[in-house]
Amino acid sequence: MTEAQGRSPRDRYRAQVRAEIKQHAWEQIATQGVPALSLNAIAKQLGMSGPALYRYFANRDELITALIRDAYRSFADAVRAAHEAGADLAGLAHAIRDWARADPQRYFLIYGTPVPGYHAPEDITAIADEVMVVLLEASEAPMAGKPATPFDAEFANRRTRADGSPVPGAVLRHAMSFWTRLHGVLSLELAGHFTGMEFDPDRLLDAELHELGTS
Amino acid sequence: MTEAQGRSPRDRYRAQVRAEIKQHAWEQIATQGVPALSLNAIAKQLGMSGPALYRYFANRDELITALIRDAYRSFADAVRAAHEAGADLAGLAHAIRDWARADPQRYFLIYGTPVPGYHAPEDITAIADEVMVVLLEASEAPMAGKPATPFDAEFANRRTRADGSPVPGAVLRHAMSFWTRLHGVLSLELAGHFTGMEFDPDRLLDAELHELGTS
DNA sequence: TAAGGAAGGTGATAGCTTCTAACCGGATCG
DNA sequence: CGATCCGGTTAGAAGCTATCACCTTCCTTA
Repeated sequence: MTEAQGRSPRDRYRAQVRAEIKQHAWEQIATQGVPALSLNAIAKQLGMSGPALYRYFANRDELITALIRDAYRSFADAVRAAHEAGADLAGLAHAIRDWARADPQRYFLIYGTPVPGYHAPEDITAIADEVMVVLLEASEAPMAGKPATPFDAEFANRRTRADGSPVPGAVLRHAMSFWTRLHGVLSLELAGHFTGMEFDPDRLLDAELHELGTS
Repeated sequence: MTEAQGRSPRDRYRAQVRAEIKQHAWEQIATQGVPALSLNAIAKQLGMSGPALYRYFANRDELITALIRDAYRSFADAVRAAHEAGADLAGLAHAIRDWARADPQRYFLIYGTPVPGYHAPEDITAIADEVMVVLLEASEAPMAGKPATPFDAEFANRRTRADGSPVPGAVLRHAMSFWTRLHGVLSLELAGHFTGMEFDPDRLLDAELHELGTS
C-alpha cells in the first residue's frame, strides 16, 4: 500500500487516490466479501461520481487483481519478516496464522475459492514463489540428516535452489506437508467449519505441526 | 436432485422445474463460478422470461442455499456410500477426493471462501454432522488401543456418540487431522496452487494419510 | 509568459442485473 | 359450476459495470 513515492505531485496524488480506493475496497471485502464489492459505492464514499474511478482502475477485475497483489505482498512480507527474525516452521505457522486471522477475507482472496478461467499475472506468482523459497529454507533444518522415505521420491529433483542445486525430496515434501496442514486447519477454522465443536483450533494446529516435526 | 416424488401432477411439475433450474445453475457455477450465476440467464435458457423464476426460488440467495444443500447432500452420500462399502479412512479420502475433482466448484461451495454474515440453515449443518459421524466411526478402528497423547486432552469429552458415550480425545483428534489434511491438500490442488510444481498431488495426499495412520 | 496537451472529473447513456407489482389464463378443488 | 390458486407474462424500479463526450484544471514546453 506504500506506493506514494511518485516523483511529480500528480503521480503522488494519483497514488494517493489509488490507495484510498483500495482502502475502501478492503473494508467492503472484509465486511461483505468480494462479490459485493461495488465500484460505484467506493466512488461515492470518496466523494466522486462513478466513472471517475475508472481513471484509476480500468475495470473491476483490475482493482481486484491489485488487491490480490497487495494481499500476496503483505503475506510474503509477514512470512519473510518472521523468517528473518529467525523463526522456525512453528514460528512461521504462528506468523501466518496471525496474519490470516487479522483479515480472513484477505487470506481467502489468496487461498479461497478460485475463479474459473482466472490466471494470476506473472508478478503475483513471483510473490507466491518468494513464500515457497522461505518455506523450503525453513524446511532444510528439520530434515537435515533424516533418511529419505519412499514418499520423498516423488518430490526429488522437482525444484532447484537459488544456487542451482536440487532441493532434496524430503525437504520439498516436508515444506508441502507444512503448507497443506497449516492451510487445512486455518481455512476450515476461518470459514467457521469448527463452530459447535468445542476444541481450540490452535491445539489442533499444534498437534499437526508437532507430528510434522517428528517425521 | 431426486425430489420429483410429489403427489399431485402440479407438485411433480414444480419439482421438475426446480430441478432444471438447479441443473442450469450448476453448469453456470462449474464454468464461471458462483458470483457469475445469473437468474435471468437461467430463465432464458429454460425458455421463460426473468421473473417467472421467482415462483420457484424467492431470491438468488435461496437458490444458492438450495445448491449448497444439494452439494452437502451429495457429499454426505458419497462419504456414507464409501463407509457402508467398508472403506477405511484411506478409502474415504479417495472417495472424497474423487467427488471433489468431479466438480471443484461444488466442493468450494461447501469448503471455499465463506460469505461474511451467512449462516447455513439448521438442516444443512445437520448434513455436515452426518459426515462427521462417519469420520469419527472410521477413526475408531485405527485409534483402538493406542495410548492417548498430550495433544488428545484438548479433544476429550467434546463430543458424544449416538449412544451417549463420549468420543475419546484421540479419536476426535484423529478425525480432525484426517479432515484438515485432506482438505489442505485437496483445496490447494483444486485451486491450482500446485501448478508449476511437478509433483503429483496424490502422492502428497498419500504421504499425509500414511503418516496419519502411524500416529 | 503564453500555448497546448495531458489528466481528472462530470453527466448521459447503454446494457446488464435482482426483484416487485400488476395482470392474465388455465388447472384444480370445493 | 364457481372460486381459488398457480404459473406465466409485461412493465418498471433500483442498482451495477462500463463507455462516451465534454469540461476544467494543472503541468509542461516552446
